Amino acid sequence: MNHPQPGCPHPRSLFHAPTRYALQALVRMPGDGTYRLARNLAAELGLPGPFLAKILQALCHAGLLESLRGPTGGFRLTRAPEHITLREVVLAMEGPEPFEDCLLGHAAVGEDCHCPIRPAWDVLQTLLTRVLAQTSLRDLQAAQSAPNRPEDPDLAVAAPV
Amino acid sequence: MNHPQPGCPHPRSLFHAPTRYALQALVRMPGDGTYRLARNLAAELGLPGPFLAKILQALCHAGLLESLRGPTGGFRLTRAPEHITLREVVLAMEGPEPFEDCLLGHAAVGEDCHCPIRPAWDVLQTLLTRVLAQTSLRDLQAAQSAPNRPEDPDLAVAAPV
DNA sequence: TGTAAAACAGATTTAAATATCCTAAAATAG
DNA sequence: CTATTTTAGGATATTTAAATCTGTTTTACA
Repeated sequence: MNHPQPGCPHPRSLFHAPTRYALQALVRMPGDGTYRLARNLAAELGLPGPFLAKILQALCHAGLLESLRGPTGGFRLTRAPEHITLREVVLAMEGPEPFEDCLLGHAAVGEDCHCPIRPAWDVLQTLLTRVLAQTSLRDLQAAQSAPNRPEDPDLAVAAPV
Repeated sequence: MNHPQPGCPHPRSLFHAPTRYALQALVRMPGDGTYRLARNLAAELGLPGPFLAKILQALCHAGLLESLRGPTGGFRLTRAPEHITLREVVLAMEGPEPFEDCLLGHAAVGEDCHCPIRPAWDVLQTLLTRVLAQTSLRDLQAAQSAPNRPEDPDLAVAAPV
């Protein structure tokens, strides 16, 4: 048996569930000025409708979506998908501090800890942030149609294990 | 307001709470053959005693600790701290798949997804795993006494932002 | 022996994340 | 202007992780 009594069943995602849903929803938003229905989108994603609606609302408040009520209404992007980065989406959903400063829980956010993996963690956070900032919704959309994997040159340097 | 209605308050740690507690506890285990009390250790960490006891039990099952009951009893390391890596601890507490394969939730564990940040995420996972495998409990202990930060040469390559 | 101190193991409780429901407000179409 | 369709937003329910509690077993020592 590998799992201890106190919890720890599933592998943990780096982001909260609503953040992942937000990304999946935004990728499927029309690029033209058309409005899309929350209910419609929820069905495609296999998500509970009213729950997705909440997330779309949050994205409206963050300025990434705009909404229209009534018939012919729905949600649409405020900008073209190539001008919305994953970083913006994550910031909107997770807040300005997406992850803990110390992997081991040594220090609160903003504080300083001195464990030896701290500098490595800082570097990883920086790399991840950069990748998120360099990837747009358009890139995600393109990847869905053509399943190729363009390797990131920045990261290729460190790749050989 | 940045936080959406459906959840998302705190910055999320990459590991579950019990995993972080396990690391904090192991670092404070005596290196000689002495047994240490769970209650005692819990007090030092500011953790609920019986909860920490569960975690120590799990570490016993994983073979990282051994226990002795009765008076003069407690817990001790099965190996010298320089021969226990953080990776072993994380595997023991989180299971063989510490994090999701796809950051955006596109694919289940083991499956394949094609989003453009996938290769970057794979690289980051590899780097993190390597750092955890290269860092021992002894390193953590040393860092606590002498708060210096020896930069990891592997990661320094990718550092300049 | 018998008593006290400790880990052990299961059940239970609390809190947080996730998901659902329900009524109101806005916009369109007839 | 009324009925219908949609988002808005608060309240509530469900699920999962985190923490606590209760009693049992083992060990040392008097």
